[in-house]
Order: sequence, then C-alpha cells, then structure tokens
Amino acid sequence: MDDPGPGPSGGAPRPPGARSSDRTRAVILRAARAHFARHGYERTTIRGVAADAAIDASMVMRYFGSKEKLFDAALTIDLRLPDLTAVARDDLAHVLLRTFLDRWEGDPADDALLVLLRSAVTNERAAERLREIFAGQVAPALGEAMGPRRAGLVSAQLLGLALTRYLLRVPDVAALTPDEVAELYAPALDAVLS
Amino acid sequence: MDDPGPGPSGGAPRPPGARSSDRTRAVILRAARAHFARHGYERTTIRGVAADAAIDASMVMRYFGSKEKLFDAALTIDLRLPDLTAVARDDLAHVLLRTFLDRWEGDPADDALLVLLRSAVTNERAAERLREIFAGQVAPALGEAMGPRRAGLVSAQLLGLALTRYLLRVPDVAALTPDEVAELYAPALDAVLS
DNA sequence: GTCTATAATTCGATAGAC
DNA sequence: GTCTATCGAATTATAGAC
Repeated sequence: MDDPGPGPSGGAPRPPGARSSDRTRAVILRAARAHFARHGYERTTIRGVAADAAIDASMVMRYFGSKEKLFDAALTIDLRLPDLTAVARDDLAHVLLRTFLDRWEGDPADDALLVLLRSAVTNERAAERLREIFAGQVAPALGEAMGPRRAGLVSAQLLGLALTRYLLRVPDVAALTPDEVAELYAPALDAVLS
Repeated sequence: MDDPGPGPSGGAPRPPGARSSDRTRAVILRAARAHFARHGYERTTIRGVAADAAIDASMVMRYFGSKEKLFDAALTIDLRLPDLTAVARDDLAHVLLRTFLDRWEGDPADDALLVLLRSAVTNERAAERLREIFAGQVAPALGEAMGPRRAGLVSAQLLGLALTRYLLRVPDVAALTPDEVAELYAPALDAVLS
C-alpha cells in the first residue's frame, strides 16, 4: 500500500543475499494489527494477514513462529500516558479525557488499542495483557493519589466510552463530537475522583 | 445437570412416540447461552453445546437449523427495565445502578447479558442486536427526559462497568462489593444526568 | 426423536524446492 | 528470503439407519 522507501540506510542497492527482514516484519505486524483490530483473534487468519501484507502465508509463520506469537507481538502496547501527578486536581478529569480522545482518535492507522480491547473480551490471553497494562501503566499514573477503587472506576468509565463509541458504535455515543464528549463526560469522571 | 422433572403436565408417562421437544429445545438453548457467554460466538462449537446438553450434535441442528440461528435465539433478550419516568430526578442514578446490579448479579445462571455483550464486540450481528436493544429498551426508558446524548453516555458508563467487572474482571473493579459500586459510581451517573 | 457416518470446508503448521 | 505443495485436525452441515 504505502512505500516506506529505501529506508534510513540510504539508496544503495542491497548486497546479494541481503535481508529486508525488518521491513517485512513490520509490514506483517501492521497487517496483523489491522486484522486483529477488526475481527478479533479467532476470526483472524494467517492467510488473511499474509494477503494484506502481499506475502505468502508461510512467511508469517517463519517470522513470528505461530499465530499466538504474532498475537503477542500485536499486543505489545505503550499507552504513552503523561505524568498525571503534576496535574492540578481540578483539571485532572479534563486532562484525562483529552489524553484519551487524542490517543483513540489521533492516528486512524494505529490499531493497537482496538486490538487490545476487542480481543480481550473473548481471549483470556489478551484479557491478561489488558490487566497487566492497567496495573503497570494506568494504575501507577493515576492510582497514587486516589487509591485503587477510584482508579478502577475511572478505567471503567473510559473503557465504557471506548466500547460504545469505537467498538459497538452506538449511534448516540458515536455521533458526539470530541468536544461534546469532553464537555459532557468530564464531570462524570470528576465525580469518581472526588 | 439439573432435573426439570416430569413437567407441568403431570407424572404420567408419555404416550409412545411423544415428543419432549419443548424441553429439549430449552435445554439446548440453556447450554448454548452458557457457551456463547463464556467463549463468544466463534469459539463456541455445536459439538460443545450438544455435549453440555447431553445430546447429539445433529439434534442441535435439527432444532435450530444452523449455528447462526441458534445464536439469534440466544440473543433474544428482555432487559426487564422498570418504568423510570416515575422516578424522582434525584433518585434516578441510584435506582439505575441498583437495577443494573440486580440484573447482572441476580441469577448466576442467567447468561443472557453476558452473551450479548461478549459477542457484540467481535460479531457484527450481535452488535446490531445490542444497538437495537439500546434503541428499543434503554433509550425509551430513560431517554425521554434527558435526550439521546446523555442517555448514550449513561449507557457508556454502565457498559463500562459491566465490561471491567464481569468480562475483563479487572481486579480493582471486580473486588468492589455491590454497595461500594453503588456508593462510588452513583455520583458519576448523576453528573451525566445533570 | 435420536444417533452414526460422512461430505465439504477451512485453518494452522511443516517440508522442501528455488 | 520467498513460495509451492501438502498434511492433519477441527468444524458446520447433511443423508440416512433405527
């Protein structure tokens, strides 16, 4: 689809027998994320991923070993949460919501969050990864100041928003503009943070 | 597993050639809901359902026609929402949350809600059913008084709670007692209803 | 009404040629 | 590094005996 060009190593032709493995690997992973994000783990096929990556199915196996290992690679996610301990208490809900919206609606080609949430509902391995990410990235970022109970319920609110807006596409929720979401939902987050 | 007994028709033995089709159908549907609820649509197999119903796999096909039609039958759900228009505005959040908790934690054998939510995330047919239920049961029950935007966001909050507590089982959310949930989450619902 | 046997696909994974 | 060919397993669905 897109042409990544000759890469940072310059325009010189590769020596005979050279491997373009890094790029091929990235192309496969990108296609895999797109499939996992749209269809979940079980409906995603190695053959389908390979077709999207314009490569043979056996190459996917060669690069990632198995469908499960490919899945693990697709589930490696960095939420890139900012440091929230420095945010004033009164601004926290708003900052949280803006960070959330920026990430979910920022780069349409970034399927990482979609993969994680969609898969976690029917796949125990993905659910475990989601819990790890919550415990390792979300809870530390906002848990210090408010304790695990409120941190958990804030996550429930944000995941509920992602679920209805981006996965289930409930019309009344999906139709809102980002500004409307921020305006209407921030007070709700704030209520849990009290 | 459980013995439904001779049924309301009394203890008399059936005449030769009699059909117990109604009961068989109910047993299959019960087993199907349990499977769909735990594994989602794709991982659920006719063979697995049949085994749990202590019956042959071909009987499931005979009674329901196909896996998809069995799924449709399992997705027929009545939320049994009370009339919320009569509830005082200040009590609405609390009543809503209690109704929600009662339904989700009431009858452990009632897998209907679990089936719907889990399947809807990876199955477009189920997602469509969920949107229909929202539009046909949830929105009318609470939408009149507050408009679609707030009704949508209330649903996002409640589905987020169901997602993290009953499907993903995020420890910090699953560990809360129902009373704690009601106490901590009601103000958040209330904030959206303002 | 219930089960046996099997057809027809589809998929993950492997072996080996080039 | 890439592709062809194929195996073995699992699944939905059907035909037909009892």
